[in-house]
Amino acid sequence: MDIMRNLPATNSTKSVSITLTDRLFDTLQKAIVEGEIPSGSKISEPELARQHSVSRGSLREAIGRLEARKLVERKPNLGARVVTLSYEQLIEIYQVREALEGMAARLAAQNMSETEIEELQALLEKHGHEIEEQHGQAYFQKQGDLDFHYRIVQGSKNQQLIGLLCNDLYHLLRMYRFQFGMRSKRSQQAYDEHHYLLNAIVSRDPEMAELLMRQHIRSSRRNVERMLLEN
Amino acid sequence: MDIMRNLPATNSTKSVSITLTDRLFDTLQKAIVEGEIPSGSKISEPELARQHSVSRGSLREAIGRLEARKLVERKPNLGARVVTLSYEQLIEIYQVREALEGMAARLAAQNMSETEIEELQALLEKHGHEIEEQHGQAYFQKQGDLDFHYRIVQGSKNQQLIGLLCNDLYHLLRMYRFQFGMRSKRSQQAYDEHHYLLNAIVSRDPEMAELLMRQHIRSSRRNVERMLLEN
DNA sequence: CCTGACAAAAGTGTCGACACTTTGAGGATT
DNA sequence: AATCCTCAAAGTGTCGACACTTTTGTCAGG
Repeated sequence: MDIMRNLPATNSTKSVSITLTDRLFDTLQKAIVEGEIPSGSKISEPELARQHSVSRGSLREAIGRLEARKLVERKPNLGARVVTLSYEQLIEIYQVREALEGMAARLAAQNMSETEIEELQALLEKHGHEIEEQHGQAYFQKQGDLDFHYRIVQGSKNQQLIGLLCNDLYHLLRMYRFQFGMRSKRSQQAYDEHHYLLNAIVSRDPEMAELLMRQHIRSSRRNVERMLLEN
Repeated sequence: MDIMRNLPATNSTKSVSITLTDRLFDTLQKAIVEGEIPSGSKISEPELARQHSVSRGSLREAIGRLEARKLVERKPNLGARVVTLSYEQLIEIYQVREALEGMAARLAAQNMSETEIEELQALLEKHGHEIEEQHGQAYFQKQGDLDFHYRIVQGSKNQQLIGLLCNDLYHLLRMYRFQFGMRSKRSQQAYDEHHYLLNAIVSRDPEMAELLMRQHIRSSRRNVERMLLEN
């Protein structure tokens, strides 16, 4: 119902987390995504617990959830480490996104309400202006792009799909964007692709929507591949 | 590497779980999937802890993981309940499967080794014999079908994809099969479809493999839809 | 100098107890 | 009889302590 309340940027699990473990989880997730806790580093439970003034028990529950989101890896009796990012894993994520968001676009073309579509059109138009003004200030790739995709996923109305993309994959992807410094000069092209896709949704053409979304993500992936191979 | 060690039927997280929480998690997951703990029922931590002779702390960690797999739902201060199954959710799961396994088939056509393909052929042939002998004894839909799909997912070599399908979705799906009593007389048709799909993989035709997998899952979904609408 | 045994230190796994929240039964008021 | 209040009972959230495992650092023997 209140899709608008779920801000894409501030995607904390609850708007205001009640339990200590919840807040701790949000804090740690942010710290990991933004690289404050370096990727690949070991996590010492006693130390982290002291730093955040919580008991080890609560910390452990938080770490458990981070593990479920694949932000940390745990081995019995050996402790937890923040995941190490790799080129290969990033490609894998794009492949999964292509499949899932393609389906999301298909369903969105069927299930989005007229008002949702209008809002999405307004959002896209706003992006267009920002690109003109700021001349592709990397804002687009980083936040605007996620915004747009987020809405389409929500528009699919498929809770399973929404959960997988917005909980499991979204944060991993953001982590890569943060730490691999992925800004692109592809703003204009991405914007155009979003436009084509939106047209397909307006026309209620599921087949075309899926096709265009998959092409869009593939082309975004190729962009990342090129960028990373330059290093 | 040791794909063969990961038996589809006995999909415990580790071959032998070391920690108490791990074993408890496996036990509870099995109990929930097979309906021993009824779907929709409330979970009392003290009671369950006593039943399994564990402390509440360990139990809570196990429940946390079950929540991550969407087998239980938790609300702060109100406790946890086993998920309630619904027709709508089942459809959603099939849509996600169509997307993910379609991609898996595509990747499997590219990445499966020759020996893996041969093993898969042997497996399928065995299924064929079983169908002839037992005259579609519901065995196929329930285990053989999962077996086949499991191998293809593994064959994609995409760890993200494997994780999502074999950890997050697989168990939910098994739960539906158990509790909705989903046996079908579609064994022969499913077997045929598996055959076509395998041919595409043998020919290393990713496009065709994805197409056939998606058709296969769609038709399986329609079968379920028909079956449930009879009630 | 290197290697391997052994003990101390640090870290993880598990537990029982306490504090706070919700539930529910019983009684007082209208 | 119905509604609201109160307070005990049950349940969840959080904590600190103990047991067991892994790591570290030291020393003896080669």
